[in-house]
Amino acid sequence: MTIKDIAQRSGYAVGTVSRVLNGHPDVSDAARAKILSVVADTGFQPNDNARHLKQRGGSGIAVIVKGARNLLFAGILEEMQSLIKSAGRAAAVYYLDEDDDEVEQAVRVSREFKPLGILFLGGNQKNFEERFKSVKCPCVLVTTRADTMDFKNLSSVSTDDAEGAAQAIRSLIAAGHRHIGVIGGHLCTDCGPGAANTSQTRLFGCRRGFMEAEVAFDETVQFEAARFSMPGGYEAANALLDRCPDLTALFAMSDVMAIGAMRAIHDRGLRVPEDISLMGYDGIEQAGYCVPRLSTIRQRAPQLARRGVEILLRQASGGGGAVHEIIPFQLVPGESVREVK
Amino acid sequence: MTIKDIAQRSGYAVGTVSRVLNGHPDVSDAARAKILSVVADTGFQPNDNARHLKQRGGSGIAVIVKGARNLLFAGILEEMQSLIKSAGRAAAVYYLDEDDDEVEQAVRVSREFKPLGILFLGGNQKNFEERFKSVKCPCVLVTTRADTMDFKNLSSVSTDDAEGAAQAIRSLIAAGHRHIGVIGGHLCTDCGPGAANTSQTRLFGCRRGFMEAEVAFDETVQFEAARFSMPGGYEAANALLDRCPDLTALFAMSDVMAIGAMRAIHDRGLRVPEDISLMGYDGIEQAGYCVPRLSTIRQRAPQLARRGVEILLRQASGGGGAVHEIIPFQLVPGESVREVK
DNA sequence: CTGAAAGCGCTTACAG
DNA sequence: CTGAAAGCGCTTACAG
Repeated sequence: MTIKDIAQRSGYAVGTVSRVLNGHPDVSDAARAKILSVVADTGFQPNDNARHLKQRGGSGIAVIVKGARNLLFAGILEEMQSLIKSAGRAAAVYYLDEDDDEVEQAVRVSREFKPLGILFLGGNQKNFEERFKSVKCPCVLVTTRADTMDFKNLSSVSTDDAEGAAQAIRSLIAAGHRHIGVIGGHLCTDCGPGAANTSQTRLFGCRRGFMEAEVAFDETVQFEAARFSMPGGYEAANALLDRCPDLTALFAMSDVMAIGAMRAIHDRGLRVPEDISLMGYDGIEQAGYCVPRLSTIRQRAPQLARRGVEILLRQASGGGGAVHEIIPFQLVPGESVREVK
Repeated sequence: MTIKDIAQRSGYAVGTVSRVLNGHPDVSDAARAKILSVVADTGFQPNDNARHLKQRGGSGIAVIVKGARNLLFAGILEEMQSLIKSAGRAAAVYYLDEDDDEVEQAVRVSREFKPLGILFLGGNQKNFEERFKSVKCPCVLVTTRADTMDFKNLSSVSTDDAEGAAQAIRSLIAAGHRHIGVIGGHLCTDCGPGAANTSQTRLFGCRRGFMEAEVAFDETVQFEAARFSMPGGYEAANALLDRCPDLTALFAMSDVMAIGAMRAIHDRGLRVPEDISLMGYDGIEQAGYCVPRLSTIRQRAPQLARRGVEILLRQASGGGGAVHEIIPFQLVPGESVREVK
């Protein structure tokens, strides 16, 4: 079943069928009605390969998600999909592994899907710097800043990660903690100072929090790098607690790591928060279902999604240069932090 | 940059370039070397739209995943991807919403991606019955049985859901529980007896467990339907506990629901397992990180993945009719069930 | 408003 | 082993 069959059965030419299918205005009502009825009868669906092969500017929005298991991204994506839909556009979602190159994917997608614009959920500055110049459609990087890169078609919507981490540390210090361990992602050692990754930015914020309060923070022993996963958090917490038995609080740079850390603390015969206080980052749904409920720095998924889509849509309809927005985070108190002394 | 450019720069015709790109054997070493070097120099990537438009039988494996947030599927998928890769094949993953039609997607995918075969992670019998006849390549449905449908190109690898649920109930009864609540998915009311969905099958198993042990189970009050999510489990647990204050144990048909239930129990001022014992289903990673660790019926993701891929690959190389395998589940004792009296 | 035709970038018989 | 050519199923100027 192809467009040719529809043409035959409806008595119109393939060109006219194509126009109807794509909602072009210059078609008579009679033709439209007839063709649409044949399409409905046959259940015809156009072949997207053929469509994209020839089509110049598409009308869909591509969303490139770095990490299918990233729960923060899953929450943002859900919002985005409904927003894109209610804007009358189609969304095509591409999931990548965390260490795949999202910009390479974007190049491929712009060539083959020809989207109106691309939303990135997560991204690595280095990839953008190396390859982004060949993608020409408007793009928005969500959850990661892009203001230092200065591409005119790359906007960003993100949270102030440094300040979020600083707040996490401040809140633990305000609760009386003086010996705090930090669990983060692996740092990107070969990046220049501008091309910091998320973990580095948050670690930078931690330092600021400690320094302002004049609380000691010896990174070589109080910081542990791990993967952004439950096992990662589990092992990192154990390493920190082995190394520094006097810690009374842990800050994990993601809720998922914090959940792993929580289990590690219990497995050592300690309790959260009675013995060790714990603070996460992200504010995923799951944080609210932990026992005890996890205190965390929430990135506001709905706002990140909404502004991301709005900015992209505006740029796509010719709306000026790149913009870089910061969405305020939210410190969500749970049950995992205890006031000491 | 197209195949034409590569032809020009290499001095060969486009047909030859195409043959090299697709690994056909009937090409001289000289031609292959020259063309490959030009491809490497230019970083050329063929356009998949054009490729799939013309290609007859593709060589990739499509995986259709029902529910991007389903953690059991995420685990199975990861395994599958590495198995497919090490079999020298490319995997194309398509994520669907839980209530999207996976068979409609399969029809589209076979038309446009032309895979060697399709793996389904999750699926609804009704969809298969209505539309599967138009997909012609070998397929394997994973985690759901397909033996009652009798398509010659549809195999299945699954867990005995009825028996798994029965075991969950038996183990709670063996621990001394006599008043047990069950949290399941919504039942498919308009399905025939053959076209049972997962929740119905597991509920059937629950009944068997109760009946064998001659323990009362009044479904109208001891069963509560919910979405397969943490909030779903949370609300269902509250409803059950409101209705039947004498319950001493809860069985949730998924770990995610069980985690929601765990939080609900705590919010009522009760403890797991001291006041209420809790049993989940699936055996996702997360179950092992709960506090207390969740007792659960584990579906063996690695085996489901491995057999699914093996069967598909065998069928794809002409290996006989459909097969239907059952992978044994595993009762994983955690810390969420207590022996009573 | 509609049709006939070119062409998107590939693959694949068909010759040689 | 290689080339020239047809064609996959659409979209899109170009005429009319």
